[in-house]
Amino acid sequence: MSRDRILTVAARLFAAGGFEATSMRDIAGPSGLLAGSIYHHFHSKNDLIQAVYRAGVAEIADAVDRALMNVRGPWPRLEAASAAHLEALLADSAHAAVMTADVRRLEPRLRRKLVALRDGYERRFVDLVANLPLPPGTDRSLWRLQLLGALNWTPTWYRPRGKPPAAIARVLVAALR
Amino acid sequence: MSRDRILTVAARLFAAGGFEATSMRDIAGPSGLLAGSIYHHFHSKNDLIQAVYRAGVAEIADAVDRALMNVRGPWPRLEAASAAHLEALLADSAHAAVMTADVRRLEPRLRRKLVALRDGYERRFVDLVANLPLPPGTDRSLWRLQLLGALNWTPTWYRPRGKPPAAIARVLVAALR
DNA sequence: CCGCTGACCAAACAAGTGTTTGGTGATAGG
DNA sequence: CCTATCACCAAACACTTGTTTGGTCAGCGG
Repeated sequence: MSRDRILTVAARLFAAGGFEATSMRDIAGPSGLLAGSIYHHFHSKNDLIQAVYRAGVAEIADAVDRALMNVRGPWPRLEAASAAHLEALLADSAHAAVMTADVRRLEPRLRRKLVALRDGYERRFVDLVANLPLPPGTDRSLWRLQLLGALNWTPTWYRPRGKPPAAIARVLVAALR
Repeated sequence: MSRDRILTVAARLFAAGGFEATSMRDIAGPSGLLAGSIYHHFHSKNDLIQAVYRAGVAEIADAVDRALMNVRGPWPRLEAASAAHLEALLADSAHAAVMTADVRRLEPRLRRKLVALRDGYERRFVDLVANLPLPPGTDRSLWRLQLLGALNWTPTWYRPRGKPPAAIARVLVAALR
């Protein structure tokens, strides 16, 4: 289905260039369509953005949930989740990469929906961090933001030549241990 | 001088919305000008982007260098540099915030210049991390990317209500120690 | 074979983009 | 006072933006 192609192409372009900088024609070309034809599948650009973001969150959430099955112990669980998170983010034709796009300039209604989606996903990490045996007095919220920040910043510098994503994730978690 | 106003306004808008999503008219309005008048001070939008970025790098580099004067010991020095880095990034009307804007969609010639500017600045952190007594076998490059990633991601979630930037930076460094 | 539906194209819309052009008024030097 | 320079405006330039409209064409149920 070409609806899926639109979603995939849009995810990659949104992640690479941001929402506003990516035009409907930019998306239509590699999808094998003209710009107007996208409106057969989505009401508007905002609607497309929301669909892409929803697909991205679903994809990364599924990956993390699958990775967590049958893993016991707070630290191994956080490691597994981080590895899955990073693999989903850095995979080439993934929808999940859209989650690193900047959301601040979007219309408030849309932005709130996307933030809610992302927060729903990140609640997994809230729970994982809550179960960690950290020194008393640790600001667990800041601790989680630190980990997710380091993970989400990787697309800026990651090159497929180096360490594989899962290994990177494991090092990042280990450094905080 | 209104050239400075343009630089400051552009820095804030570029940081908040990215380069392509910010129009010359967006910048001109709050600067008290019309769009065409910007061209009395800068040849082109790309020229303006470069000037803003250069000012941002200079500002944050100065802040870090000042913070490092008279601080001894590898860990205190890294803490001082990180605190200065984060304060410069999160200060409201700062040029430095532009460094968190995405650079990937810009014309290659311009992008290379900006990346070179940023790399020149970040060499400070390469040196600071090189002097750290870390466990043998530590990937210091990845270690630095982890710290800078966590720091540079803060604009996504920072709200002026909470911990002050310097305190945040200190916690982030301490967690990696 | 008819008619219908879904998927798509071609072309246009108003609005917004970066940039250029020519002109205006204030200010300062000779 | 004249002239030059600076900083800027007003309007237009060609082009791109998201979106709409009307039509075309393949495939398919009856």
